[in-house]
Amino acid sequence: MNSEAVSKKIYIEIVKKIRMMIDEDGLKPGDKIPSERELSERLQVGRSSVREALRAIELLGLIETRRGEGTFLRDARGNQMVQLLSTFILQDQKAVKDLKDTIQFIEMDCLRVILQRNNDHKIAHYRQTVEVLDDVSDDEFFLKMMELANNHLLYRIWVVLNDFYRSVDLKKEASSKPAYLAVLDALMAGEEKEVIEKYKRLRKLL
Amino acid sequence: MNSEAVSKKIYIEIVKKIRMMIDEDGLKPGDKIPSERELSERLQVGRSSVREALRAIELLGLIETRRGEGTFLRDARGNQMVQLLSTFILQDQKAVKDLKDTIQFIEMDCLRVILQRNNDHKIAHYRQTVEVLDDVSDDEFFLKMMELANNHLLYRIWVVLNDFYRSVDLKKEASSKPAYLAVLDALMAGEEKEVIEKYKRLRKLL
DNA sequence: ATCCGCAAGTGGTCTGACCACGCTGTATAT
DNA sequence: ATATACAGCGTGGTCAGACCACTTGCGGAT
Repeated sequence: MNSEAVSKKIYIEIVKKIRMMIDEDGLKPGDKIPSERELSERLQVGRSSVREALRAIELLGLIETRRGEGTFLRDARGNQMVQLLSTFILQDQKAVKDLKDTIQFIEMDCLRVILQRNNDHKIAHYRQTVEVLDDVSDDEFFLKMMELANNHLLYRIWVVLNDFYRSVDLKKEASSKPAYLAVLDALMAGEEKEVIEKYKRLRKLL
Repeated sequence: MNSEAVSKKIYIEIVKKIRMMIDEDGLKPGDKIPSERELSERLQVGRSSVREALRAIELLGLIETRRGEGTFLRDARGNQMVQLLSTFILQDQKAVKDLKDTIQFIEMDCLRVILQRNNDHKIAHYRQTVEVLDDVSDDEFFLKMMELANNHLLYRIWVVLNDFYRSVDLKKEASSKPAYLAVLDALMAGEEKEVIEKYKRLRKLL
């Protein structure tokens, strides 16, 4: 009933139509979508209804609007969503601990997935890259791990949680290069137990 | 720059003020928030700007508005958000597999957390509850596991992903009661390896 | 070639009007 | 005393129109 009521709202219909339009036109992040006035005309709805729809998906981080320029598609990396959700959800200190724990679980899951992927050559290749670095960026390291895992959803969850972690302005400790290399070596050895142990050492959980 | 521009938008400021208002008034899910016209007056902004803000957080699933009745706070279970995000993010069949895999990872993580909690008595208590059931609801079972884990973020991620899974209308297989009981027994035994093995049998991954 | 002004198109905010719905209180009928 | 109907009020929903601020592109002047 309630969800039916919501789905009957014009702004929801507009969001759906915008979505279809993006699909049909094959728009990619960075591309411009039709202007408010054009959407209003095309969809035969009021401009303020169009604006309501656009505001909604802008807050989701799906588009961005720039005065005088237009409305652009963006990666579905909801930094605004993260910020706003944080104020509703993250309301106590315990949640910060949960956040940290959860990020670590996602990271360990990611490593387990990599083990299943059997792509030693890619890991080895990345190891060479890491070896010549002076410092290893923790974010870049795990971004690469997410890529190697090839599970888009884990990647997305990790990005959202990580951005969130950043937004509550908690400084994440960087670890030493040998610790990152140890994780990569364990991945290539293929032993899950070893991988998790090295990860825990990286995160100083042991 | 872009995020600065966004944060300067009136509707974003309105969202923030609504958030603060909810906090200060101690509003809970189900409670009514001030009407559009009242918010417009109180915040000294146009009603359409208020509506833009409300539309945005309604789409996030944080509030719901009912014509003739008002605007109500709801659990931050973004079913609409899930639906809409799905059309932007879940665009291929591989993602469905990722979704399933990720839910399973979250569930295993949850079980690992429970192992750390050392609450055998609660597990035992729940086991008694399960034993007298004819059928075990998979959702209820894992909802209970999430509760026992006491990690609100894992719980939230699981709920969102699970709702999402449901929304793409994939039927999740229910398992037999002995399988659920086996997981609970392994939890009480305290052996992580055993727990994960039983879980995998439950999910028919072995 | 460069600079500047202007026009056009964009988004941002607002006011006001009107409609549809739901709730509540009151009047009326039984 | 009770049930029903209706009016009023407050709510959300949609829209038109006005006006402002910003960006970009183009044409003309230097």
